Amino acid sequence: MPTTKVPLSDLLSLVSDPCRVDPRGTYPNLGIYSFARGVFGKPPIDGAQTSANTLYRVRRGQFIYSRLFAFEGAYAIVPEEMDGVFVSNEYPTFDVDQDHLLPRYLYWLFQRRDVWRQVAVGAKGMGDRRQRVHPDKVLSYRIDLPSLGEQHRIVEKLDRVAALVDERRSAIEVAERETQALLLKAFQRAIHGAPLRPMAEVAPLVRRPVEIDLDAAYPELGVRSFGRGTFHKPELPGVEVGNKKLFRICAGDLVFNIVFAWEGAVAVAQPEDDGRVGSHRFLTCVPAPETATVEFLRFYFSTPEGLQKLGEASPGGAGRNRTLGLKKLESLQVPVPPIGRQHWFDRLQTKAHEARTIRANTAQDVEALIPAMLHEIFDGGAKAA
DNA sequence: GTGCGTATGTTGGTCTCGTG
DNA sequence: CACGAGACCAACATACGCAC
Repeated sequence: MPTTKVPLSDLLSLVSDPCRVDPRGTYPNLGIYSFARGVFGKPPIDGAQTSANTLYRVRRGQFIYSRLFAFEGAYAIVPEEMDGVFVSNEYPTFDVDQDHLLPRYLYWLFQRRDVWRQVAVGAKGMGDRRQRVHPDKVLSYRIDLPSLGEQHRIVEKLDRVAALVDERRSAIEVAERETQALLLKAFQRAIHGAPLRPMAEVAPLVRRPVEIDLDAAYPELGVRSFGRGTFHKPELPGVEVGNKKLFRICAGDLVFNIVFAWEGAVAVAQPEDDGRVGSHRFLTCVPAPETATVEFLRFYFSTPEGLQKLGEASPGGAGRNRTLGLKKLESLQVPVPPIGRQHWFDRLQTKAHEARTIRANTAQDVEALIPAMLHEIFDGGAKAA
C-alpha cells in the first residue's frame, strides 16, 4: 500500500467535557464492550447516589475507550443515540479529524486484536490483574492512512461483508432453534401415552465408593448447569481427599450434580470421563438396558417438564444452592415409552447433534471471515517498519 | 444424606491515597 | 493538587463442607 504511517495524535484530539455533578440530576451513562463490540447503555447515574463529582459528556462520532479494558479491545465510536451521554474518568474520549479519517475506518482498524495488543504494550499496572492503557499510548499508535476515498471503499467493503456475516449468523441461530424445537416435538410424540415409572426402577442409583490411597491421585468430574455437559477438574491427590467420600463414575452413567440439578446440571458421562470420581454431591444412575436409554433420560431432564420435576425434588432456598433429595430423585416419575421408540428418538438426537456440529463448523468459518479480511486489508503488503 | 451457610473465583466497576 | 495505579467493592456463579 502506498500510504505512510501516521500517529493517531495527528488525527485524534483528546477532549474532555467535564460537568459538575448536581445531586438533583440524573446522568445517562454508557459502557464499552470488550472485543470491540460497541457501546451499551448503562442505568443512568443518580447525582445524589454517586460519589463522583465530575462526569464527562461524550458526543456522537467520538472515539472512546475504557482504560481498564483496552487491552482486550474495549474501543468504540460513540453512536448517534449516545450523543450527550456521560462517562466517568476511566473513559478517554477523542474528537476525530473527519477531513482525514473516517470514524468508521477507525472502527474497523480497532476491530483487530493486533492493534489492541500493540497499543497496550507496556501498559501500566503490575500487581493488579488489569492494565490501564494511557491515552498517550493510543495517540502514539501509528496507522496507515489512505485517502478518504480509499477509506470509503474499505469501509464499504467491510460493512457489506459484515452484513452478510450477520445474516448468515442469524440463519444458523434460527436453524439451531428449529432443530431444538423439532427434537422437543419428537420427544413429546415419543412419550405420548407412555407410562410413568419411578427413577428407582428405570435408572437406579449406582454408587461405587472409592478406597482412598494416599499416594494415588483422583481426577474429579464436574457437571455444568443448563445441560452443558461434563467437565474435568484437576486431579485430587489422595492426601488432600480428607474425609470427603469419593465415588467412581463410569461412561454411560446419568450424572446429577445434586446442588444444581434443578437448573439442569445433569449429564451423560462420556467415554473420556470413564473412571473419574465425584464427591457425594454427584449421583450416578444407570438405566436398566431393557427399560430406558441414558440419552433419552438426559433429554427428559432438559425439558421444561423434567426440569420442573427436578425443581420440585430440590427444596432449600440458600440462593442457587438447592440440593436434590436422594429419596425424591428415586421416586421421581419419568415417562418410559417402549425401548424401540427411545432408540428411534436417540437416533434423532444423534442426527441433530451431527447437524449442530456441522453448523458449529460453518459458524466458525463465517466468524473467521472478517478477521481474515481485516488482516488482508490492514497488514497485507508492507510490514510495519 | 440433607439443608444450608460460607468460601472462592470471575468480572465489571469505583474509590482513595501517595506522589511528582 | 491533580493524577495514576493499586485497593477496594458489588454482583454473580460455582464449590466446599459443617451440623443436624
